[in-house]
Amino acid sequence: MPELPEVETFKKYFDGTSLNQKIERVVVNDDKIIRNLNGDEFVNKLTGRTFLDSFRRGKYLFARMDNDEYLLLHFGMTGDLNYYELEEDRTKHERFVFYFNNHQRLGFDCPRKFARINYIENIKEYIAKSGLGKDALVITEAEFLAATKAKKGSIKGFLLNQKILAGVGNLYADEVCYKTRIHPGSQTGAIPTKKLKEAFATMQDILNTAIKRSAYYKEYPDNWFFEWRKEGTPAPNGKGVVTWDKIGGRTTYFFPNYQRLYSFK
DNA sequence: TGTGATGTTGAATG
DNA sequence: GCATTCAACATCAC
Repeated sequence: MPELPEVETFKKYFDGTSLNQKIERVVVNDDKIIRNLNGDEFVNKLTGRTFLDSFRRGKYLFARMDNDEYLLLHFGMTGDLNYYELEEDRTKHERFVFYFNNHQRLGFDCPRKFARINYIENIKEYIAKSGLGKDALVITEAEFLAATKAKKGSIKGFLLNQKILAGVGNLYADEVCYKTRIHPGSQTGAIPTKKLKEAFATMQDILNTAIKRSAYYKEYPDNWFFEWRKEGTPAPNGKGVVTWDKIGGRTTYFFPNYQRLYSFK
């Protein structure tokens, strides 16, 4: 379930459980999600290592090891971490697992295998090469506004583009558009600066609020997407109901008579 | 049973 | 070349 707030929550979980313990053994059940090494190489590289700390950028979690190299965890749609001791607590789709020297294990679970794991020797080079944008909570208003300039694509696609700003996913992008009353299909560069500033502030506010609640949807404010992002919800202004369309390549929910469509021309 | 899902990417298109 | 769109990836749940 990982967009930025979810990954931040994974980071806290990882930091709180898996640092400063030597990895004694690594078992790979399915190396499909390990992108730049095969299973045996992964085992060889990780065995004997210790995680020292981690940092997050967008939806990417980089875990630093005692050799100053990094393990990149990207959770895809269904990635999850599971720190446990007993075999009975092993999850069903555990793709690989680290056995620490304190008899605890860290398993990486991922049913759909969309997760991406990379072993990184040179972190700076990797990030530069990947083109990963600034974190959505780190990027400044000025940088955000500059990036929107003359963009003809949809605001939804803009918010989802990890090379422009990293961390916003499908749900939170819809929430930003909803709260600011911007039609998600609006051409980004055609939206007035004042409105874009509002979108920027709203985006960071939404992400921070979600992080405070540990990305636990049940504790989100009542009027957030889980309430309105479903068939038949009436618009806040009473004009029509929620509808959906494919925008920016993803299923997008919005209120056509509530969220304004901005476009060039 | 068929369909779509909180993500990314490389190929195709304009 | 650039910006944007789309199918593909694999499994589960409704």
